[in-house]
Amino acid sequence: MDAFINNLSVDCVIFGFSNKTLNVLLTKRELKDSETAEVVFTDYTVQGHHVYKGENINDAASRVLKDKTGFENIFLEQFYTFGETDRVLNERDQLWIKKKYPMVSDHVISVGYCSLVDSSVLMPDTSHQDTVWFPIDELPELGFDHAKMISMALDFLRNKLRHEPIGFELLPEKFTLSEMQSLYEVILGTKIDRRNFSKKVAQMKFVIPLNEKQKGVAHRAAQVFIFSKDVYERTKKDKLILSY
Amino acid sequence: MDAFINNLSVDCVIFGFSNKTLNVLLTKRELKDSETAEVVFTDYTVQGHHVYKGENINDAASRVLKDKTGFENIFLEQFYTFGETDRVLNERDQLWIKKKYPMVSDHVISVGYCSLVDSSVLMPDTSHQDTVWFPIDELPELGFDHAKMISMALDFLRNKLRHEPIGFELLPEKFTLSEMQSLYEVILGTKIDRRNFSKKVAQMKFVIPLNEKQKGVAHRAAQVFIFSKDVYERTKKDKLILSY
DNA sequence: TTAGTTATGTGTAAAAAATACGCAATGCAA
DNA sequence: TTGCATTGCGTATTTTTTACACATAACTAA
Repeated sequence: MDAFINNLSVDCVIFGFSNKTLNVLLTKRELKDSETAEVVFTDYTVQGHHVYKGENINDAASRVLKDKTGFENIFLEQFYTFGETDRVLNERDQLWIKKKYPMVSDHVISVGYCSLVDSSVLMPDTSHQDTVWFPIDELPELGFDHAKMISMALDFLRNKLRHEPIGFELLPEKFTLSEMQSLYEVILGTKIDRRNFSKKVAQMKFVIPLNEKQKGVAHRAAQVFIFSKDVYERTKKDKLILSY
Repeated sequence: MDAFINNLSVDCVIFGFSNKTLNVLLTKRELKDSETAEVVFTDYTVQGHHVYKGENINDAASRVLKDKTGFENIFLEQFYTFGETDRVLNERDQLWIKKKYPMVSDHVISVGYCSLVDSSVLMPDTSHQDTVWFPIDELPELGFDHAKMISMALDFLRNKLRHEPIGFELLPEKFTLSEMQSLYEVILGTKIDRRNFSKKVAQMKFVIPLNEKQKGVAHRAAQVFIFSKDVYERTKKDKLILSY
């Protein structure tokens, strides 16, 4: 085992989207008594790991993402660094750390990352049975300061979506306007008029209609679109917005 | 001296505004040869310090701010964490560290903070003779990765200003519309029409006109305003913005 | 075959916001 | 008292946002 830095970790809040709900990928944390094998507690955490010596923190985040989901080169951005002195000091977290990671420091700084994947895609690596998608509004009990972490990641995502076309990482490669609209509604927490949304998207040059229709639905088939990051990069420009 | 964590520091990019220019507070770094006393190199860095054991990182940033400027309880926000493995490895930085801080790690993680002060106010603590304001577009040679750090802090500031009324931390308590407009222009990097800006500000309930005029100017005296954070907090509300 | 159901595609009108200017008023200075 | 620089107020035009109507396509069930 490589040596890791005992006071520095990365945590990835991984968002997914399927069936009109926004999900977070969590890992079960179950502490059993060494002697009786009785379950002391069960809760969940986001995907995290300590940073190895000589490892860039961004690389550490990529590593965690790959280990837990198999995905590489997808949306992954730092959103906040958590450095409260008491963030791993509550009872359960201490029990957990002392048993599983006795060498880590009592003051762990965690760099929080936000990642986006299409959660309708099965996870390539099925060895992680305790890794589960939870809808964002039905989260289980969470360890460490991860409830706050997820909440801040969601704020980050929401703000980002208002200004950059990042949501497409959460959609399948080919998607319909309705799917895109559902995603925007669930992230931004608003209802959007379907017809106005359609016009808005028509202005986005980087959302490209295909000569192809939706299949297997019990109603009129919708047109499918793809997102082009290239077109976005080429056409984006700044604007003066002062919105309060 | 308290023990500090040898691989963790905070860096504060402190912005000021005066005479229609945006400034950054930098500290001179001058390394002299131990024997000949000859100057090996001179450059500048932003305000930083290692985090002490048992210290919250946000508190460490407040401490740095207070030490270097005397200010407390002013705008101070985390904007990015720098964790490249090579960020303190260039020749000059290594010379500096080996001489001044031989105990620090070769892989230092720095949490970057952005702070805003009214730089027309003299610095209360005058013991820091090597601490100087530089206009943002006339920066000197910078140590570590601080050029990138300042650039990212400015981006952060620019984005933030588009959506939140943070600029007022950079203005005197009482200010005119022109001063406010200059500030917005210099941060956002755009020219704004004076009359339209005036109408925009009139909609901001938290920019409150006083029954008072500017004094000592060689032209028509302008009305003075104050910013009320309270009013802002009470009146702010979210909007759906999709601007690409 | 046909009526029913559901979601899609297109359009138009009104309201709100952003933009582009014109011009008079103020206060000091020459 | 005239000129200069800047402030304060106003209006017309364009662009963007918002609200809402109706016909169409594709499948399902009778």
